[in-house]
Amino acid sequence: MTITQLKYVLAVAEYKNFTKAAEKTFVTQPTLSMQIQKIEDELDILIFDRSKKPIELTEIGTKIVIQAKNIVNEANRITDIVDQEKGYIGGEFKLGIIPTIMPTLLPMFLRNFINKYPKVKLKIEELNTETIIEKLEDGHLDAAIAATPLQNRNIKERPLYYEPFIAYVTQNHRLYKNKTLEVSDLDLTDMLLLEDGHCFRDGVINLCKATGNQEGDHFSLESGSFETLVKLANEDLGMTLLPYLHTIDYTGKDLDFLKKFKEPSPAREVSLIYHKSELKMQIIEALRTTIASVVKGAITFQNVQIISPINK
Amino acid sequence: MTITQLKYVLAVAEYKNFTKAAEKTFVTQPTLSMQIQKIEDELDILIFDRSKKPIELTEIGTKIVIQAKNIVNEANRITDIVDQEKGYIGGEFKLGIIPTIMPTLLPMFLRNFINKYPKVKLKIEELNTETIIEKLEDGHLDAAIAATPLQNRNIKERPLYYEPFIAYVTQNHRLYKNKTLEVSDLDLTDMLLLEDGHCFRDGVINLCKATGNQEGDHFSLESGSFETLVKLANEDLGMTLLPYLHTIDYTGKDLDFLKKFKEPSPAREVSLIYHKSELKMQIIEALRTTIASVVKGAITFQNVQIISPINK
DNA sequence: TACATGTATAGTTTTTGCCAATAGCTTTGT
DNA sequence: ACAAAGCTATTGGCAAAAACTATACATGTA
Repeated sequence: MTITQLKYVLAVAEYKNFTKAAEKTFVTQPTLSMQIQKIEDELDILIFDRSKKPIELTEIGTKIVIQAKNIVNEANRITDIVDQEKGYIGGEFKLGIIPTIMPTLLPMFLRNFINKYPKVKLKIEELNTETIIEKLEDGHLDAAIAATPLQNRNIKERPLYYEPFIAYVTQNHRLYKNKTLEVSDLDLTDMLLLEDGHCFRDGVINLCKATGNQEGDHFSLESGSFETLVKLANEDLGMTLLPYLHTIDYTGKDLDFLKKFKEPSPAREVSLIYHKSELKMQIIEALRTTIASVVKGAITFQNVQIISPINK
Repeated sequence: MTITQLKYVLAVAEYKNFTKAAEKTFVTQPTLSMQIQKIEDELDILIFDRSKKPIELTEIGTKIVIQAKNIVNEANRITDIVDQEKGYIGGEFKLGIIPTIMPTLLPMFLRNFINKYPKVKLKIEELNTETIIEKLEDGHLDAAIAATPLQNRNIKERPLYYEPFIAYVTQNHRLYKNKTLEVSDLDLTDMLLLEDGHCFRDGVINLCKATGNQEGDHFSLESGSFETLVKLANEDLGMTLLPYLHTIDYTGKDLDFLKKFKEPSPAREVSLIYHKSELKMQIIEALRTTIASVVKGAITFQNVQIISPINK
């Protein structure tokens, strides 16, 4: 049994198709067929049920794939250890970021990071939390930035900062006169929300629910960007909540529409998350310190109340 | 990088000698030299410092060996998973047993076990706790039976039974008149002890110390077997404590010399212990159930107080 | 200096991993 | 129903790699 064979098994298990798996592993399909037959012979079992279309894992094959992932992960970590020892920070690194963090945080640290670690080939993808978790679990992402806590035992979290929720309330709204808001002022029925799939939406819903303001059949205009929500609010279609970093560029009269919450302000915890196997840990650590240093200047809130991003 | 290469690295790391490692891995020494050079080239580091005699691990080599052990262990577990799935219980299995448990427990379950699992080639070694821990950690033992808790985070424990301490007190001893004993009656100064290295000795010392009876410079006749201790006690050189199973064959007037403790009786916890990697778990489980079933008839004590076997 | 001990290198054989070509088996579409 | 398409298995050949034997080289020791 070789590590290569295990990688082939993982590829076939992933694509459920020898031909595609062969492409992805840069060998020909017969090679895969033979090598997988070989490991099946050696273990004297069938890993794949080839009678089904597409191919399925046998019962024992499922267990073997889980273990094979362990082995391949542990094996990959050898180069990791060597890199770390050599102080080498480089190679391809796939980072996922959720949409509500991407536009504000990425510009803050990206230039900084690529200057400091020019050998790291960063591949950044905008993905929602759900997809990020999947891709972290199957190794298609090395790390991600998302709202936490996620309570997923395969994923480790290193908090980067706590980002308060800021309300955007226009002149004609009942809350406009308030200097600061309390969570209990919120009402889900006049709250403009991001569309489904954004964890920030779930956070806002959790926040409102927590105060007992259950939604009625509130009108449901939902959008994919804060920009739209703000414009809708300007049309007096309701109020909305923004993450703090989305508000720091506001100037002039718009500033009057921004309302902070009384401390402890509701906030989302933004973390660097990664698989528990801790592969490429030295790059993850480099990312974390870079982000932490640029964020320290922008975010100084301490006394906050963390709102769960999970849609319960 | 292949699993085979990693195994070679582990062999050389263990024997600090290419020639011996080659024998143990059933290849020739040049094969080892070349394969190890190859993995060193691939990682672009030196794992071994060949200038030292005997060979030493480099700093990074040490880390690589640790990781290599992980990988090889995880890889070995593949066959384990397959065996378990097939319901196959067999192969070589190395079991360590401490001297004070060996003679009483082994006869109780051995015949039973080899009848039930004829395909398991049991290799049993009598070893003290310290050696057992070392050998479990480096994989030279698959499991062992010893007194617990050991508080070693690499080793898992499955308690088998709780074996009370029984006092052996002859006619002329101050405690002979007592029907049952209390721990506070004990005095380390007239206690006959096993020689150093036996954890039962440490257990007895812990027990006596717990009651505040500190030892003076008690006379130090120490032996390697309970048989000697009993004979010394018969010569009025002191009393001794025996594990319960060592007393069940006593008959006649000797029975008068055996004194139980008041409940909760001090006892040792006897466990099946194994490495946390849980290799060969199905055989370990087979052993555990076999032993548990034969022991249930002999040991029925519930209300006991567990004495630590660790020499603090 | 000669010998013992241990690792590296050279040259050769054997094994194995891979590819191209193609056979064989289902599924799909007309 | 039959051809085409989509997949996997098999075959035969080649090149790389891993093993072996023999021997060179390095280092410490009598």
